[in-house]
Amino acid sequence: MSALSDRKPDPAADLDPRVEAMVNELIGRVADKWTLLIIEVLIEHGELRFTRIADQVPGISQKMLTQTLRRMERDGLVIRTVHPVVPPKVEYRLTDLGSSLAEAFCGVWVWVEANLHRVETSRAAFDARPR
Amino acid sequence: MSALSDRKPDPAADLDPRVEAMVNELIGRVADKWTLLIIEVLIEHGELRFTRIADQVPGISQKMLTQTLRRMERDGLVIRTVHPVVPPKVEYRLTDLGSSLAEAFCGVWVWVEANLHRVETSRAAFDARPR
DNA sequence: CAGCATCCATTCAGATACTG
DNA sequence: CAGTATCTGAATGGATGCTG
Repeated sequence: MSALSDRKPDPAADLDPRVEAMVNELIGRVADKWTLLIIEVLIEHGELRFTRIADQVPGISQKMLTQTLRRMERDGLVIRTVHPVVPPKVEYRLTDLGSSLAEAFCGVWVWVEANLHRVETSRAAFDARPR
Repeated sequence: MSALSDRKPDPAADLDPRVEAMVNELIGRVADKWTLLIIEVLIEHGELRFTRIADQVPGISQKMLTQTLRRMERDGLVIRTVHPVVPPKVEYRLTDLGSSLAEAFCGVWVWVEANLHRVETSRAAFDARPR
């Protein structure tokens, strides 16, 4: 992304560009398919171990689960608790930060549920018309 | 994603799986880096033509701009108006649906601005600790 | 001006195999 | 059980050239 280094006035810069960059990065991360699904199941079940989460999130691969959980941990969205027993037992739960994020996302969730029909209609209309 | 066809009871299915799939798809779409930035500039400027949008969105390539605008049009988020003049003039503006989506997303935006600091701190702590 | 087509590098994600 | 490591095919996105 070479243009990022351009030093234009950036008319849209009504807020700190660093903030904006972070916002976009975070939104991209949070809106990630798996992250969202994981947040969902953690809200519902409170605390879950690795394999349980895998069960609850249908299509996820073990790789993506690990990866996503690590990122979420790094971002402070989940707490990872390792119980020093054998076989290993690791549990995950949302932090307050994670919960608050889920709440913030609620608006989008509601919007989608409310407008899903409209979007589908729009798509059908778009696809139907001659191109 | 083979597991999608699994017919497990899906304990997380407290809502219509079709809705959930759509929610995830839409959120993924909406949270797309470029879509978000484009919504932003359209909110700010009302109606813009192709090249203007390109100017306002620093790093975007012409390909991504076209692609993103098409998807947004298909989803009913923007209206595309072609003025039959030469040289061509095409203008884009948000639909009511698009505006309402932006509003819904506002919560996430606010969350990120409010918690950006926490996330950064968390990351720093995570990265700093011995592995 | 707006946008399509093409090529190419990079990234992503799934499958598979192995380990403390 | 909860990972890590590796390979590979698919998807993404940028750069470039062309056109109504």
